[in-house]
Amino acid sequence: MTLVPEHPWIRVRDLPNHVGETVTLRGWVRNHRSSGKIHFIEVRDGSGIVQVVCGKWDCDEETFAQAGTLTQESSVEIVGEVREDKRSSLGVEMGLSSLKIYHLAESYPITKKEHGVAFLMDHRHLWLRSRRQQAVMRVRHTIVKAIRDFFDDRGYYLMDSPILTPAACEGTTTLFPVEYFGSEAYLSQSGQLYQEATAMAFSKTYCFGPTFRAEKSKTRRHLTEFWMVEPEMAFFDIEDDMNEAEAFICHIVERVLETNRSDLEELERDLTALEATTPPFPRVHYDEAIEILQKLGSEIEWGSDFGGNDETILTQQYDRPIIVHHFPTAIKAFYMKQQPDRPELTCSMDVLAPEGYGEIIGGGERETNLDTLQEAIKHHGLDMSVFEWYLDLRRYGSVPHAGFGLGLERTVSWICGLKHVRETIPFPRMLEKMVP
RNA sequence: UCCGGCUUAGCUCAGUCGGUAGAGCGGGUGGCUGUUAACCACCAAGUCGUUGGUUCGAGUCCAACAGCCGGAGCCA
Repeated sequence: MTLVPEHPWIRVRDLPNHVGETVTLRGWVRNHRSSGKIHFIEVRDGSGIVQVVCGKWDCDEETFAQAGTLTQESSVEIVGEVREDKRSSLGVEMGLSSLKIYHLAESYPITKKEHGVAFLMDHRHLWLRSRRQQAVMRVRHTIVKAIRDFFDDRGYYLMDSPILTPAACEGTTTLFPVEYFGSEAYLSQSGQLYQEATAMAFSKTYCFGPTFRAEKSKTRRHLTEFWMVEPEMAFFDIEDDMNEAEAFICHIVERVLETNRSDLEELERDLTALEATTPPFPRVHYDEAIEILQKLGSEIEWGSDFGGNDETILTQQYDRPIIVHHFPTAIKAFYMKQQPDRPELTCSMDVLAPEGYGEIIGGGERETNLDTLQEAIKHHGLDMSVFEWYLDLRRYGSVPHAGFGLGLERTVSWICGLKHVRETIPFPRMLEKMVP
């Protein structure tokens, strides 16, 4: 048995390279129009959409009649000739000489008119077939590949961090508890501590996987399960870290711009905003950021973290991502390196995306001094015993090192110009949202 | 957890001053030789979120609850 067709099976995206040839098209009927003696069938296969035109004179009577019965989302195999057509955005359309209907779809819930978000989220498994969602998913795909390529090409090794962990990495956010052979484990909220270990073994490593936060956040930038890539570099200080993050973001945006033009057009993304993503990103010291925000009317005081609105008004001052650095020690995780001459500050940094998108990267240089680190763990009220292995990294060949974490969904959201991160992952997990 | 909003046909919504329910899309039937969310005609489709209250009478006014949406806090 085989499903290899007689005529070559061509994906929609590649049809313009086969003008004049008879090919096999496989996919789902996005829409069907008819004027009695001529059918227009829009077929989608995930790579694009093509219009199949079937006149009564083009095929036998039975085939023509069958084409007339096609409903939205019916699955089909069509053999026909690829023809150049300037009216099509793809540049080509297809004729129809034979038609195989795999399945005649029932009345499809997602119609051609508008739908509410709640309804669409409940039908996420079907919503993924729509044009806009496919554009977003293809951009996500490109970004994931660009992320891997960036690190792989720079001598990083992929070192997956565990997802089941014994305790909070940072002790800040709420974790999902898991029953683990009679004791309690948690779903990982960050792979970072493990990357510090692997970086001491391989110099430069990264992990890229799902991350879990049990925070009851109901905003456009939160998911309970999201993907994060976390590189960690030995012999890097905070300056090196910022430079790497900057090159990384530029690489991702550049790759999307060269790979996903038509998807960005579908999403009506303003390209000039993305094209501005070139080095150098403005570096804004925390002290300076507070001054700017206060001048702009924010109530923020030195020592606080930015509110959502602060991030928005600050980033609106710039045309590209900015890097805010040296946040106060009090609002950062225990492993952040304290600035030697100003211990109230850490060698930390956040990359904030423009256009109000805000934080997409958080990172910094790590504390290398054993005593300082032990104090910080105590100060944060964390259980020292589960960090013994981590402290070993400062006992055996401790070196300056730094890293960062990039939130994939927030990055996709920014690059696609979306209003909410829930559309950037195939099946979002949110407060009150587990199905589908 | 707190604040605000919404809930009427499968979907998106309208429903005036409180007087027993409407449109478009989708579905069905028929028509149409180039359509682009095609178009035209006809047909079917409703426990107005739930419970209680006010009233001769509630989709409409009041209360509670539920679900969803948005924002805050927290973070990527």
